[in-house]
Amino acid sequence: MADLERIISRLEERGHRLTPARLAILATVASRKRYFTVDDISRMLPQVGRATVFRTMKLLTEMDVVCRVLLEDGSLRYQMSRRGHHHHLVCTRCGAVQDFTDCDVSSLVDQLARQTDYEIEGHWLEVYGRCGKCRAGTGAPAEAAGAAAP
Amino acid sequence: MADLERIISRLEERGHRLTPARLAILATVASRKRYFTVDDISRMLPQVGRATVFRTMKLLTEMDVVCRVLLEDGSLRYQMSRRGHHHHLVCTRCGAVQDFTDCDVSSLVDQLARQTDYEIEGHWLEVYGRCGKCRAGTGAPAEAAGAAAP
DNA sequence: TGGTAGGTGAGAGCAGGTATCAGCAGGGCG
DNA sequence: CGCCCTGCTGATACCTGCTCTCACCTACCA
Repeated sequence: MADLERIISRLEERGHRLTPARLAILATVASRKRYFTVDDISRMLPQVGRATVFRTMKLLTEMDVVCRVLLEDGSLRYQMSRRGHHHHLVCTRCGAVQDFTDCDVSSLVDQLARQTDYEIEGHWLEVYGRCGKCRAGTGAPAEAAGAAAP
Repeated sequence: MADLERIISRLEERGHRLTPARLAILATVASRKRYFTVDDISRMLPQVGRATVFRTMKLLTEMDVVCRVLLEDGSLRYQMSRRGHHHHLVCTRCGAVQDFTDCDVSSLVDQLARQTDYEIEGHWLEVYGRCGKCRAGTGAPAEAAGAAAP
């Protein structure tokens, strides 16, 4: 995957070392189709310490390589990220996540700023629903994808 | 506070008992001006068990008496709730929370539904910024309010 | 090739939350 | 009045997600 190479060179640019643990975590993360927990990765890589997975996920989150997905119950998951600010549309049945950026949040934020005299610095928006496949009954349940909600 | 009495009668209507522990938790929660953790309440009521505070907070959350506030780092806090669906505008400096309902999220959601063939079921929106007082330098820091972020 | 800063795994520890369990209390019933 | 049933309680163990510490290792550069 060319994406992987791009990420690796960004790691190098930032002065991070390319260790076997990091490469294994990167490859595993990149292979996941849906959101996942640190524990999912850790279980798939028993030779890598749990702390290392957490450290690497933190690093990748800072680099915008992965992003955090907030589920409806308030728990957090991870998934490969498109770069830059975006939001998630999460299927509550199969766990598929669709990113979106072209949204009206900024106009909403402007409106809020005018109404409240807050200086808006950021926001968090996640949208939940059922994807087309799941509505048609052909979507894989979250369990089968290994990305189950708790 | 008349609010407290209304909540108490709603508890009774639902067949819940009015125990000293519940009344103490309710009074403490109602007295908080900003968001708080379960631990804050637990420390203010050492005579009430931690598990009881968690149980009562869960009950109050289900009853829409309190709601959960998502902080920028993904951690959850609680605060007294206005009833019904609403969002939070959180001051990142002093922890003040302003509710808002009159937002354009529904039009955004409609737009998303059209674009993606998801059937939208819900969403989570939190907005972060600095309130007027904090920008003017007169806002109380979160610490002083006993509602500090970690 | 060797030195070293950065990375590692193991394991302890912490925060937030749930499960379990024996005991208490208050309301209904005989 | 006394009994029982049910809901509630505090204590405590446990769980999950995550961070910290520490001694050891190693990728990378001179």
